[in-house]
Amino acid sequence: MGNVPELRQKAKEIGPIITEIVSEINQIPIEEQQKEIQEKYPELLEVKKEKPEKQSLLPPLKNTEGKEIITRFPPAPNGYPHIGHAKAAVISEEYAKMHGGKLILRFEDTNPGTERLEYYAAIKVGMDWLGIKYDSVEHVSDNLDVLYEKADQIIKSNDAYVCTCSQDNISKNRREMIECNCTKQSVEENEKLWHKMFDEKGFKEGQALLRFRGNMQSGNTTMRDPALFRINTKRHARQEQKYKVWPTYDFAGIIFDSISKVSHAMRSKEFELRKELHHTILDKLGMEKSEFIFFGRLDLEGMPVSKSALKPLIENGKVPWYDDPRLPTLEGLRRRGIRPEAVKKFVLSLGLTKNDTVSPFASLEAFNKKIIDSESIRLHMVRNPKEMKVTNLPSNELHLPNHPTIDLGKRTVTVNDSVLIDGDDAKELKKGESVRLLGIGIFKIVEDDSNLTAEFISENAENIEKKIQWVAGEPIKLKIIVPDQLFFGETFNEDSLKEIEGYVEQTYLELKDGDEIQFIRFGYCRKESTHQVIFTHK
RNA sequence: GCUCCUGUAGUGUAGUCCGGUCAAGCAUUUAGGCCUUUCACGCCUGAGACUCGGGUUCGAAUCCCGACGGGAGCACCA
Repeated sequence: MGNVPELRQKAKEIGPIITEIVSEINQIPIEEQQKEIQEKYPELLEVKKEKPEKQSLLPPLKNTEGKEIITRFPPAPNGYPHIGHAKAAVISEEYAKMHGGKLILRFEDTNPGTERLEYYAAIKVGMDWLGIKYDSVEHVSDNLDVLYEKADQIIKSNDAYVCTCSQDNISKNRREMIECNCTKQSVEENEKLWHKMFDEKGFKEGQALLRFRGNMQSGNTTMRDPALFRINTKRHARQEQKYKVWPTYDFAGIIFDSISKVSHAMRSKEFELRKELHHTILDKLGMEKSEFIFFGRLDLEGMPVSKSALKPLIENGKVPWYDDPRLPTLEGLRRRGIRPEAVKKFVLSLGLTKNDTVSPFASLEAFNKKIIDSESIRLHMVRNPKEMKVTNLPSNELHLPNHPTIDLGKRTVTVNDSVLIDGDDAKELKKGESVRLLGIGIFKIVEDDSNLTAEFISENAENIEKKIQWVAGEPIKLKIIVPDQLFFGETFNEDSLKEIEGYVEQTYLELKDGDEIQFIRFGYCRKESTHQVIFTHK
């Protein structure tokens, strides 16, 4: 009916007929059905060629005709980058790449006192780690003069005015949709007051504000004459005391988008209400508007992402620093052993939705596991080591593969009269039963408990259920840091960072710091130092 | 409170604009099996969803209305 619209008129009559025919056909055995189709309508059986693999997980961009696609990632350098930043950056980069366009890294650093040089640096480090290549870097604070010019323009056209009301008053008026007397000033008066904002001896911080003439009666609260510039005399991380009057996000962001010819601007959903405002301002200035695309917040279950959630944890000493492996900061993820490619795939798998997503860490883990599995050397590690004597060994020198299916080389291990096995495994071993010591062969337990002894039986055997790892020689004592969820619901998990003691074979020393390892039957870990690893995930 | 956004399996999404091929796809999770010198990876099979109530229509996940749930904004932060 989709194909033959005329039939829709008669849908009521056709319905029963179809039902009847279908049930008739279903009476016929499937083999005969196939045969008949084969004879009469062979084209139906042709397997349709798979559609070409989707280029990207992201929906196609709108309004791309005749434009160079330019996107931008605009962080405020007031904190360490986290997975939420990664989402914005990855999406912006992906769209630029899809269209052979450009990506701009723009620091929105217009709030002196909150920016710090280390944050600028950390954001760049984060981008590099993620492998996100930007074509240019902008600092809003380098270009305030352009914004001042635009301000002059908008004052001249009487679309902005200087307001000298108190903050409380402004806020109250906004709620009550009342205009203050400042709106009645003439353009000349506004210009004079505007200059007074810049004057050393003029207005002080908090005394005056350039406001956009929006609409105090608007249902959209962002339209109620928002601040465009304010005075901030705090020292700026890059500009120091050079400027006194600073633009707000509502002014700086969109003007930069416009000047830099950003074609598509992706921002998180909380800015959606400001679209009307931003379009109105650009219209008043006669400037080009970019396409806005909004997406929902990304949170990881039990891992605080927002600055306001993160900061108290650090300040109260609940978490030592921003690179803690329990945190969803890029540095935390890196230390934990999460790969940047996994972060990218994960972020793209979430799609461009306006839903707020709270993803379990396991989703990220799944992407990561697939990446690290083929690169991770397998090593034996035991906890609560228990000595087990081994007798009748065919050889004292063993060559163990570093990976079960991929050639990552072999390592040589020397075993003499005994090995160390995991304490938990030792408890399970009873006299008379067989066990496989991974990499050696099948052993029979001839003595259990305190005098645990195993005798080599054969290289191989069927149906040996127990397979255990072991360590020989002088193992390396290791501190294994195991991160867990920081919060369960609202409750801080006091036990979120456990430390386990483990003993690992000597080969560990040959690995580089940062290498990913899989301790057989334990999980993936990232080497931090000679005596410390961080548990990545199972 | 007002305004806006949003609601598909346990979780995350595709599909919604342009109603029929969606008895709903994918991934993760989970159950079972296979593979295996790991409880890894890989492979196979299964389980599991359109928030609710009305309406329009021959036909609604899709359109309309209402309810309910979640989020955001109401900053001289971004």
